[in-house]
Amino acid sequence: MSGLSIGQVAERTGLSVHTLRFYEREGLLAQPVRRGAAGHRVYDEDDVDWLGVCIRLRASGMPLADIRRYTELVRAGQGNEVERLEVLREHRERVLAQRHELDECLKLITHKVGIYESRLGLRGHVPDCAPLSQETKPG
Amino acid sequence: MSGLSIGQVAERTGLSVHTLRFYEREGLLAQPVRRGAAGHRVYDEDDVDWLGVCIRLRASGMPLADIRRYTELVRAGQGNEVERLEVLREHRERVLAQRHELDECLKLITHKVGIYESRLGLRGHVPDCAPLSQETKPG
DNA sequence: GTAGGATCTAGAGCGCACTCTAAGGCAAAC
DNA sequence: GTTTGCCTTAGAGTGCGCTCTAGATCCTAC
Repeated sequence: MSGLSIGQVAERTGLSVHTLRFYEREGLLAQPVRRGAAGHRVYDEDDVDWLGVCIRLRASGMPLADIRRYTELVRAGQGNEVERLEVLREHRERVLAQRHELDECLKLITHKVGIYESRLGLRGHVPDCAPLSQETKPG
Repeated sequence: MSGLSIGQVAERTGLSVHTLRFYEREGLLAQPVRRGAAGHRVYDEDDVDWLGVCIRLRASGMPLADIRRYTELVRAGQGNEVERLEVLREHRERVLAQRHELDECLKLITHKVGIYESRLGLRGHVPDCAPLSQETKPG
């Protein structure tokens, strides 16, 4: 038996107790949380694992509504694997697109960092061919 | 001369005219926008370029407040390259962390997609060693 | 017995980034 | 001359994801 209080789950997951209750209200838990004496929530390891998945999906930009939808499919049991796949694949596409965006941004930043480092003499030389950027013009 | 109306800039950047005015109010423009007849905004290519930078920074999760700060440094002219570098490097760290998160999420999704494809017989075989995931348990 | 600390519920509040509304100005087309 | 369409302003509204408050209950320690 591994009954965890909401406080313990908060500590383990990094979510606040407020957020844990909020996620539950929002239907993000795969199973209804057990209740112990005095009506206190009692979580088990499966709950923590599932929350870990939710956290990862959130961190990658999946809206709560989509996580809820996925959770509902899981809760409904076998027979809807096609829909689950659809949700996952859609999200994967979005994550890949997001990653591409980040890479483009990294290129831009690296370019600008290079310009400033050159200007500050932090690098060996100031390349004559450095493209003229917005920042080179006084405001 | 290349005077662009707010509508044209909206079309080019993909931002709405509302958002363009909003960004201006928020101090995200490197130069004050010129005004033409009847007080209409007149943008030039530099403005569009700068907006492109802002869009990229936003897309990678930089808050408007940070973009404003960076814009203010640029607007102030030469002499604050160190601060600009600091802003950029800080953001780069955040982008890298974000990319790492996305990669972790991709791992998770790929793993789950594999499980479902196997279950659906979309792949050659169902591996016996497939880890038991939350979803394998009925709700 | 009482103080402290964790928990409970229902519901209000907040921060961010837009997004839209209302009321009006100007200019070209019909 | 009036309709159409793009522009202006100030300010209100929206959606999301939390985050917090109030007031109550319960358990443990002193």
